[in-house]
Amino acid sequence: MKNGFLSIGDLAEATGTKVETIRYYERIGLLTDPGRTSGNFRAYGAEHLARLSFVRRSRDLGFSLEVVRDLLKLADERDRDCMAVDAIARGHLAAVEHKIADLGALARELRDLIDHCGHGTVAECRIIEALSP
Amino acid sequence: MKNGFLSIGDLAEATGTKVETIRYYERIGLLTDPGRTSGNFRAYGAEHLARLSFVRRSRDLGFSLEVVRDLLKLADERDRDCMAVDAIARGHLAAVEHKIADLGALARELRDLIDHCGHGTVAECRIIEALSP
DNA sequence: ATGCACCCTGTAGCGACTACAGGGTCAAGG
DNA sequence: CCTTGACCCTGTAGTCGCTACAGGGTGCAT
Repeated sequence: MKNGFLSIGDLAEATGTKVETIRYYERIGLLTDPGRTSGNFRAYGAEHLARLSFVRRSRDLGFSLEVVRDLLKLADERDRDCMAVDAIARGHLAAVEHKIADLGALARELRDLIDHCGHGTVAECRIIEALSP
Repeated sequence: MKNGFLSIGDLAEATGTKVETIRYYERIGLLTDPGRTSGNFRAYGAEHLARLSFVRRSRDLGFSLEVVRDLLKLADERDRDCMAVDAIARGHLAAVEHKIADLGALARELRDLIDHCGHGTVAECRIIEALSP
């Protein structure tokens, strides 16, 4: 795209996001309306690139879109102290750790099931047995 | 419910499933149609209880409904050998272990972010900084 | 006979996208 | 100048696994 603007495809490539996802983010108000060219194409600037990168990185870290929205707002209030940001990150870390523990218990249970499989018929399969009441 | 049949509410309570979920499972063909009473109420027997318990337990272990469907079919073919069951369980265990590793990496990254937060203003917040490109 | 808890169907909503359908725009090559 | 093909537009519907109504019917106790 000319004049140093990025097309939605350029922005998608630059951030590793799908074009549809960018439009979706705009629709739900996570990204601000970019300007349009005469042909009605979205034209993005550096600030849009920065904002979408922020969103992408937050999403990669597992923050929900709801929380990303909050983080974006906080990031804009440059003079506030960052306790709220810290709290969000800590809360999320706790949730992730909880999930890891849950999945760990699950993995142990699955390993237990698999270890007891005698490779006979389904009728004598311990896995099926363990799933049955 | 009389005659030893269970109402959908009874079945829900017995299995720890919501009534709506049971109807949903029936709609997608995971549970067989139970008979109906004269008043058009679903009437469940022991075999429905067993089947739903199997589904619940499988779901608790993290199998998708798609996979639960396969497991149910396999469980019914009592004379087959249980290699397919074993393979499903092993595949799922691998996926769970992969997810644990991913979440572990995530948790490390989050801890790193949080450790570097100096509790100053947002403008100098390392968390926001780390999220920004 | 009336209240209330339960049941019925059907449909729409969640989160976070993804995948079309059915069109419009634009730059390069012939 | 015209065509081709890659890109863009909007709008809608699908994914998974439920969950939550709305608007009605049934059954049992008081």
